[in-house]
Amino acid sequence: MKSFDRPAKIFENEEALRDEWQPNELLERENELNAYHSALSPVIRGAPPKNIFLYGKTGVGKTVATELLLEQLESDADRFDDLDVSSVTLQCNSLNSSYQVATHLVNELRPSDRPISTTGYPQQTVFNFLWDELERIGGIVIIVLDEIDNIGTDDDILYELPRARANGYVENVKLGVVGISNDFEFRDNLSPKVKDTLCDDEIEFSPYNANELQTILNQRAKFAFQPDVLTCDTIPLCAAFAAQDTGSARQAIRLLYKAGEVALERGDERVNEHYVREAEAILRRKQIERGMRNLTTHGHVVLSAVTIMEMQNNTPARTREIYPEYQRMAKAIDLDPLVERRIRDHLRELSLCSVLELKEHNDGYREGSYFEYQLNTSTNTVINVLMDIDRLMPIVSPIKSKYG
DNA sequence: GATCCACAGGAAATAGTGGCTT
DNA sequence: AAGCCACTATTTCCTGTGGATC
Repeated sequence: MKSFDRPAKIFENEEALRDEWQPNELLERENELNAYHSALSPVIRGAPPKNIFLYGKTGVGKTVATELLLEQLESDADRFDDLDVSSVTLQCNSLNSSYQVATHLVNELRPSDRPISTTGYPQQTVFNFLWDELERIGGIVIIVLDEIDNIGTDDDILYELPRARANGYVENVKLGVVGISNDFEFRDNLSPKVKDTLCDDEIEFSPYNANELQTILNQRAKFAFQPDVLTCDTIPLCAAFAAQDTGSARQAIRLLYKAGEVALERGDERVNEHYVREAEAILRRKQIERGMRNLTTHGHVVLSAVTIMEMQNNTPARTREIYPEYQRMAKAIDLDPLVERRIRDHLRELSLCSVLELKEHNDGYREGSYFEYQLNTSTNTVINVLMDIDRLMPIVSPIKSKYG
């Protein structure tokens, strides 16, 4: 067993690079913070809060801005006896209906020893639970729905919440909704009645550019690294990678963190640009591997089919070429093959999580546009991941022994 | 120029699962 | 246990597209 050594000192306080680290100020977002601040300010006067809609990609400061401002607001409100302000935040990450948002909100508000089940009740019952809980809290309650775009077009909850008081469902509580969305189009797809009520104030968070990312990274690096550990091109390169890809501060910070770890592993005392490039490749591969592991069985079989076609140099391949290969493999492991339409969806999902690379063609022979798929990583990486899945053994191990 | 082909993907229907109330 | 309720994954049916074909 390798011992836990303590070689070169690189990190001073690496916690500052973790996702859960909460900075006590938000850099490069003055305009957004000002707008947000004034949208919340009616609350301190005891007025019903406005409904606020934030949108922008992940990692551009929406959630941090909300945490900082609400913390400030609640502590400022404490100074006034006639003000009773509280807030609830719900991550709507994997909640794709109003019903689920409602049940999870109820559970967020209830004492944790008597949660309700997230299925089984009629929708109206769940809403009634929700009104009861909110009424119990009273005062002004700000409800933050993070990543609310996951609920798609089922937006009942966004209609009911802002109107609960007007409709007489609650009396003693004033509700404000803060909706946070990663998806710019989400707002357009809301039903008109929701758009009216929910979108009093809209604040857009744009992606960070490379300069802004550098400012942010510099500030984190001051806490995180020993002095003079970073070479002068390290932070600019991290910033450039992240700015090019998503403009996300989270991505930039993860990259910097990883680069530090790679340097540490090599026993180097400085973090230079080579480690950044290496870290970038590692993170990209990790993301793809994660995508591959989180598939359903059918997804795995589709991936296996593309893999074997790639090894036979038959890629890029289109759906109709992949489908027979998929059918053959599914039967080989005693799985009822799905219809072709469904395979289209699976292939689409695989390219969305960057496991497959997709090429669009508009120059088709006797047809309109169509797609071709191929692997986005080396066949070895894919096979290694697929080998870990027991069910796939009968189809993957022959591939491995034949070509590996 | 109308019609056809083969594809992508939307929409609605269906199957199967599991929790709820009565 | 019966009758609801909602969810996920899937199937079935259908529309739109853009070049090829007649």
